[in-house]
Amino acid sequence: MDVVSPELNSLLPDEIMDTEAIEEIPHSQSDGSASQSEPTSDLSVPMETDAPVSSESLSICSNATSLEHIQTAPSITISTSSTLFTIKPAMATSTLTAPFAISAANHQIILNKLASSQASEAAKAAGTPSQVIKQDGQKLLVTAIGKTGQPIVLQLPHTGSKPGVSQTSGDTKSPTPQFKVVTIGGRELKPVVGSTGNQVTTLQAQQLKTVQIPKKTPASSAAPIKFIITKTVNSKGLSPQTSVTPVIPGRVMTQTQAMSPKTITLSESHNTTIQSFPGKKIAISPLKSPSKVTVVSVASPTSNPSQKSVALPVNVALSQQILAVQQSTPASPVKVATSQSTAQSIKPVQSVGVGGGSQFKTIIPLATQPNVQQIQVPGSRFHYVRLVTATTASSGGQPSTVNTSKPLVVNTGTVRMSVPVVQAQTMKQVAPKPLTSAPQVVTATQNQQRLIMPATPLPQIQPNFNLPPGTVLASATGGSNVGYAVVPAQYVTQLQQSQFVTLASSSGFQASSSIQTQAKLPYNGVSATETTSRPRKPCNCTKSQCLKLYCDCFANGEFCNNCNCNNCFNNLEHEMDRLKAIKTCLDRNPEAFKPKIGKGKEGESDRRHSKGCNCKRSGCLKNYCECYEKKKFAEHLASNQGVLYIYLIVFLLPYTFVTKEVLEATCECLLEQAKRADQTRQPQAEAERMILEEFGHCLMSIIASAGKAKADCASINC
DNA sequence: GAGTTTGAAACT
DNA sequence: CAGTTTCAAACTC
Repeated sequence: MDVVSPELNSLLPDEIMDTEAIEEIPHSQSDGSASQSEPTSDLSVPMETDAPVSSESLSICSNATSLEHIQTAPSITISTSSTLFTIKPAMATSTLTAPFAISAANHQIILNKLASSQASEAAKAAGTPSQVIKQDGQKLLVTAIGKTGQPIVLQLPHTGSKPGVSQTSGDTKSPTPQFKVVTIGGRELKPVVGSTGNQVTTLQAQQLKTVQIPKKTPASSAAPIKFIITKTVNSKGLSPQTSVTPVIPGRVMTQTQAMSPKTITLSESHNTTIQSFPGKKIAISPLKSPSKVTVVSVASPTSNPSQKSVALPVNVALSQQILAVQQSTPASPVKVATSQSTAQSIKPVQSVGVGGGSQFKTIIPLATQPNVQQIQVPGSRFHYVRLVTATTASSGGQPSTVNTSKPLVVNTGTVRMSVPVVQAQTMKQVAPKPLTSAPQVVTATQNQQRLIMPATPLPQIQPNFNLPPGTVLASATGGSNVGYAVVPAQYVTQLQQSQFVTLASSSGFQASSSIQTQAKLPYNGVSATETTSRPRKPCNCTKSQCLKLYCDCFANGEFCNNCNCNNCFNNLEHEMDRLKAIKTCLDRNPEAFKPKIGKGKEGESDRRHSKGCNCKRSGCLKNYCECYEKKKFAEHLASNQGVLYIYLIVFLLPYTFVTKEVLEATCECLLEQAKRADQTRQPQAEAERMILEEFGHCLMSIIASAGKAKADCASINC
């Protein structure tokens, strides 16, 4: 199994696994203990897709629809071209909150926002509160999504059989293909699916949650909480092969099945044995990740060529379960989803962004590098990944078994993948980025699947505003095929360097100008315009192996990338050593990896510690001094006045009663508030909250003044 | 670019 | 905990 070995996991200290988000936003299942198999019926348990909206939250969202779903509790949101669908969390009786249908065409699974009545009836007939996914004669019934430690079952009942009824499993000859996804909430993964010969991968408990798609056994289907997708056999008479495929520990579940063009391919395979996929790992840096997630295997490079599989990566992290479905229009040549038969077969985009903890995480299978272009935006904690066009993708990574392999593609027409998950903290940070895009998801008519990345530089001012994790930005031009999605994966940096993908969620606050070339940028660089924090430069470590805090990369919990270091161990190739070093550092100082003053990235200011400097000779006037950096940060606030003013103009100008003086006054108020926050050394999040609060006050004042002026005007008949 | 300075990290 | 050493970044020439 390619999951992080117990040994490796054991190296992970609790400190780095416990996230502050979890600490601050306690979740009933947020910790490893909670992930035990004992199910709970607590709906309040947030999922990745949760976007808790507290009374304190201030979000400027132009997309009411997305926001609405965001505010929904644990849920899975599937976005289509214009609508988001939320799948609510899973209780034993939980059901999908919004009906949707999945239609398959051209070997693709398409998620449609409409739920056909037929499907609904089928669901009723099944006696389950299931969601019906229609697929050209096949139906998928999604009954529930298992909570942590509870199985998620994808069931594919035969047409003749009652939906939702357990089918005989383990038999590849079984006419009723069933997909059962079992999430591993606890330390042990129970082979709920009783297919013979299937091996269940046991994941390291505290962090990984495994989704398996083993063959379904009737007994397993009886599990209290299940996510069941029932598919009726293709009317065309293709006997569905129920071969179970590999359990991809951690997040990816795949099944391969020979299928007709109109057959749903939620993983089908000729191979009846569960396979592990060694060699493919997705590493999630424990340092930056708020969640306890580490490494998962992705795909097997050595899969049986006969396998016709479609990878549907599903990440169930921690106590939370998120199913992000990447979608593309059927017409789109790009088929993100790919066969898992080979490592290359898995398209990056196909991966399901899954999150654990309260933050968004994205898994991006690296197998086919050509399909993914990583873009590092200096100063941004988000990693932007560009998905190549369908044509490019298909040509590059598609397995030659196109004839038989039917990649599973979930389509939306526009925004391919979006997990509108925003941690509570992030929501509070939602700032006026809003000018054109909804905080979470903005859809646009697009024909090609793209995952984030501004093709053109973003406005200079953008750095000052948050892009909530999972945010999908609509292209500026409505007719453009380009869509952008913020991939809050901080450690996706080694996409082209290794087969590993490091993932980490973060609440980035600054996003500097986009850069189309990912390459030579500092791994975590800061834009030239960004002066609030020391620019992330490639380290030059020579003796520390980049495993000491001397190394900025390491100190920031990041991998070295494009650095000038020698004998670098700060990479996934030396993950073991790296983890040991991390543990050592944390043993020495539990706060070792918390950003220092001035070094912390925006959005994680709450993690900053206020350790002062010990300057002796520099007089705190050199960059050696952390305080000096802090001072620069304060100066930066003032320097942003122009930017702020622009935003205010855009935001308030439509209102005729907002005069230039009003704008200036508002701007000044906000800046003063920012300065106050800085002077009082408020954490970034708090500072943002204060500023937003001040903005609210300003707006209230403006509105009141406008109302009064109107009244006065009316009184004098003007 | 080489050498120096500096302060944090690591070590004793 | 204090002193020393190591280290890499910042700085100077």
